[in-house]
Amino acid sequence: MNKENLVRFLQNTSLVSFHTAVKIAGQFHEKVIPKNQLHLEEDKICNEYLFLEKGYMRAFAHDTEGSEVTTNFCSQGQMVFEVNSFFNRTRSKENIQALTDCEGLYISFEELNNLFHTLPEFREFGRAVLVKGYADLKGRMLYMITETAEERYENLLKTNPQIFQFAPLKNIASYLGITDTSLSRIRKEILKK
Amino acid sequence: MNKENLVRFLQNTSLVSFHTAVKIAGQFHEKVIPKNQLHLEEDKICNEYLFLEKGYMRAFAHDTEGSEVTTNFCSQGQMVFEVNSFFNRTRSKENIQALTDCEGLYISFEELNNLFHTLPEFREFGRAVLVKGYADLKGRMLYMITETAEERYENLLKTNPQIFQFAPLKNIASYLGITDTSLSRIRKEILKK
DNA sequence: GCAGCATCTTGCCAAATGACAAGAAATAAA
DNA sequence: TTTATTTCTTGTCATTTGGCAAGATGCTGC
Repeated sequence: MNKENLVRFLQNTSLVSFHTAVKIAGQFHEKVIPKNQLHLEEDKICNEYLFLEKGYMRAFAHDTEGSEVTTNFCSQGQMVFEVNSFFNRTRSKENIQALTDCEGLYISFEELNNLFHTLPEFREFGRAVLVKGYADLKGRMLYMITETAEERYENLLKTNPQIFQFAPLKNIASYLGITDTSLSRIRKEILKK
Repeated sequence: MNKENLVRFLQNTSLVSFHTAVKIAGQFHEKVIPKNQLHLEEDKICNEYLFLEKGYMRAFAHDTEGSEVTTNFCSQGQMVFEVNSFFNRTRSKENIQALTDCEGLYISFEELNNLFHTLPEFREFGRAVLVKGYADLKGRMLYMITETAEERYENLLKTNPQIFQFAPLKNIASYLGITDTSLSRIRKEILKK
């Protein structure tokens, strides 16, 4: 594995020049995460700003009764980290788990700050990552409020079909805010059409 | 109106020294927003990074059928702006409206970037604002998925009681992801206890 | 292969919520 | 004040969703 994909990803934001992208990528370390392994464990401080090069992951938290709720799915070509824990150095309330064998490139909080300090272009990139994460979440929130479970399901199927190959339906159900039973019924209804 | 509150707010983050806080606040412009007026209008580019000094506001979007959905309530002492529109210079999908007569202090995107460029402490502050916004939204999303409408209502009542003085119940209902009819019934149920 | 476990579906019933419409109450406007 | 408008509540009924339990299917490890 080399760092071409990360360089390309940095460049594609139009915020980082090729030269700088190479310099940034040079600071990242390789990491392999086998299927089912936790990349980030609840109650620990997230210290890896990870570019997911290959594979799929999910983030999940526990609700007040202790059951798992999948809060996010991560696909290859995305930055994967727990924003709050990473930047505020607080214990994560979430776990991040590999749904498939994964490969990625990461830097620590300290390394990221050094890069932020010396490379304004990387700062811009970092901001863009945060803003995109925020915008995605906001879009999902609006969707959650205004659309039915069936519409949310069909939308996910359309926008993120790969996930259905790798994540069990109960993960997808909790991500959509319903039980696996309801999801099963919704799938049945859709088949009828 | 002077800028004491903003200086205090900047300092309270523990990211900005008093001296720098004064320097930063000096760049902000005063703004008054009468009750019901839009501070940000849909389809325009948000260009005001606003510290809300007095009053209460709400953000709202339109769903696919065109009905209003309240996406956020803003209280005095918070930064108020539409993250995606402001940082990406894109048309806002949201409106921000004064629920009461409001007073605030703002800078433009260009002014903010100049400050970011010259004052690392303000960059840290800016990052913290983004991270907090993200964390809040994530908490609400989890709450939305795992708690019942009644629990969400009672939680809002506990954590943000002032809003009930200023926002009509239909705004609160859509914020909670239910209809005003359902909210009315939930309130009735709670009275019985 | 076989046992054991997780996943997915289905049936039954209760509870929560929505859609629609009408009426009461509060607020704003004339 | 009177009128008009918005807000809030209530009633009726249909739909969605959940809780629970049982069965079917599929995967994993021995």
